[in-house]
Amino acid sequence: MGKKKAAVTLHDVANKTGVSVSTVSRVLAGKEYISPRTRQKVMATVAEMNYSPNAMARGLKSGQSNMIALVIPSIHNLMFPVLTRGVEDTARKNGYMVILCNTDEDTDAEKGYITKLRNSWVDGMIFATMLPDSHYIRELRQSGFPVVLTSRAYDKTIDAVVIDNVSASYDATCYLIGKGYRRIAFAMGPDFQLYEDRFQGYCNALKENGIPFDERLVMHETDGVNSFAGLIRKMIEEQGKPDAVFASTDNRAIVIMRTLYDMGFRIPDDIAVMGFDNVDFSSLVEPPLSTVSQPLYDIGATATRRLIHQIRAVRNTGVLDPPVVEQLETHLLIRQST
Amino acid sequence: MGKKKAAVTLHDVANKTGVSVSTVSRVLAGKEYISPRTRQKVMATVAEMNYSPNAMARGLKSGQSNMIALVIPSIHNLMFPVLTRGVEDTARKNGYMVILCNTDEDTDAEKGYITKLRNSWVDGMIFATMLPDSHYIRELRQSGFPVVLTSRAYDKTIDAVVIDNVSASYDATCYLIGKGYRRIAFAMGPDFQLYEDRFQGYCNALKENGIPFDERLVMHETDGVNSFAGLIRKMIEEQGKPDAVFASTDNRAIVIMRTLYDMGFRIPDDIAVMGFDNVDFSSLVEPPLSTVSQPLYDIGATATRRLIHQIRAVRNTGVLDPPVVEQLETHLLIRQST
DNA sequence: CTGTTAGCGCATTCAT
DNA sequence: ATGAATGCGCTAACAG
Repeated sequence: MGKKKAAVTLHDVANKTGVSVSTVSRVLAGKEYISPRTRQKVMATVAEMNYSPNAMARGLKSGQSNMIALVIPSIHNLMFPVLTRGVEDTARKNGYMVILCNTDEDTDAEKGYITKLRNSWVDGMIFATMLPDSHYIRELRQSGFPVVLTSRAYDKTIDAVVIDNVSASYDATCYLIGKGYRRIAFAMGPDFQLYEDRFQGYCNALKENGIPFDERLVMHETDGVNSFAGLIRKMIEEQGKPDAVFASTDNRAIVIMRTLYDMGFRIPDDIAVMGFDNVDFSSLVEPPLSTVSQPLYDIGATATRRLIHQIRAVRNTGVLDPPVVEQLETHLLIRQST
Repeated sequence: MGKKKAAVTLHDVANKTGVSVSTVSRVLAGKEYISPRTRQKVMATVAEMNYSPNAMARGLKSGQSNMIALVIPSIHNLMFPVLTRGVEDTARKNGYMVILCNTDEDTDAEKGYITKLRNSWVDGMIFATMLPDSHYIRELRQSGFPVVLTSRAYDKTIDAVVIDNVSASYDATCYLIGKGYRRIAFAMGPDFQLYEDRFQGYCNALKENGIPFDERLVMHETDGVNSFAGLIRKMIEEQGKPDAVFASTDNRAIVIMRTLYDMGFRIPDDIAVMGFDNVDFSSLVEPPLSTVSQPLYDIGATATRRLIHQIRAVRNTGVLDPPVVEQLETHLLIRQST
């Protein structure tokens, strides 16, 4: 069989310069106690031979890869491109690269990534998935591996960056009620804590304002976001039109808006619509969507900073710092759909 | 200083089982000539100790990392989440992981990734950026490193997966003309070949249909997508309204649609709008956007397959296969904005 | 200031 | 069928 063209190594550079490998290594590491002349000569050959260090050898030696993994449901979901930029920008600024892992919210896929990556491809992992409690993630953390969660906080035993879904959702619902809407439908997501919380906030607001909760006004996603096209249609046919719809994500809100539009309703005149997330596109739809703005980029950036902090803690002290759950602020963004 | 908790190594497993490291290595590699009993014992300790191989040691030894890099302008641009899934799914199916690199179309950033990654973090790279000819990428390829381009083909000396922008754009413009639109504005992008091609197709269609080209009907992006809000406004104030607008990307089309809407125009009754790309959201805006559909997922998947093919070629024969430029089909997707 | 050496964890060749 | 020994490319400890 053939073999790959051998890359130039430290050894080659040393030979050519007429010094030892360790000298070259020192020069490259910017160590002191190197004579200017030697340094200069080495730098010259390095440039001449176009040498660049073998990262895997370096990693094997140092036990660090300077890579982190970002585990998300799917980059296809509009929440994540923004969060991902927050992660990547922060990582790069600190000398880390990021490996992207799409799980489609599949527990086995998540587990697969963990077992594959923990053993030294990556120095730490960020989980932005919404899966319920995962044994593997706890175990990772317990074994001293840096892990940061977003979108879920477990029980504060793991570092996390979150928002207060219950109160954000409560505020949004109160706003709708304040505008005079009474029959407020809710578009529920799959069975994740995240959506339970948003639903809870909605219920709390209803109760505090003396509005009876009506189970028939909550739509449960059956088969992906698009199922809401059918759900809202069915609800209106059976229950009559609601005054407003509060969707647990912008994606759901937008699908609902389109359907409402197709059915001939005007927004917000006939029915108001409120979203959650403030995904990029929410300002571009017609009418621009009122929503709960979540600092997606910042969540990514904060999670990454925390992760890198923990990576350094492990390197320096041998153990992880105690976990911290950081809560970031959301705010109600009123545009024209309410 | 402290030290990281040592991971369990082949050595540990060997010791505990009472065999040599090479035996353990063989068992794990599924080699033959191992007594069933030994195999069994080894497997037991592996499971018991929760051993997993150190990827960097393995990589150092084998010269392969089983990672590839995907270089894109920004995951934030709606073209790329879909393309990225195509890449990631295909990569994973073949045992590769992907490192995501956002360059914001900055040549230095691109160069930085190249120098950092080529030396053995990744086995190959996909460039989905639109930057003009890059010396570094050619050099990569020439040095025998697997590279695949999308969105640009250079001169067929590098593997690429592309679409025919000129003719796709030509077809779209002809469609508009066929519908009776005469004053067709064009929303031009930055100075990349890609947009030149789309512009060329637009010009060709005009000429073939005997419609004089009017420079004042082409808008040039000044400062990001949002600049088209001002540009379309200004154009209409100065030149009167066009019959239709053909935007070089969906993003631009959508910003323009919003502005038109705000100005009180109805789409497509007053002004038709045509996009390019068929980004996810184009079906969700109001009215759903007519556009040139580009097989984004497939572009990513095809590029990845080709890249992996080349990686294997290098491993087996020592050299890259001759470059292939694959052209994928686009089609006109007529929705309600025209 | 610089060279020699050992060893990171693994796969593999050579013995046995 | 299995063990011992070597080396992938690099860094760091130890000698000068």
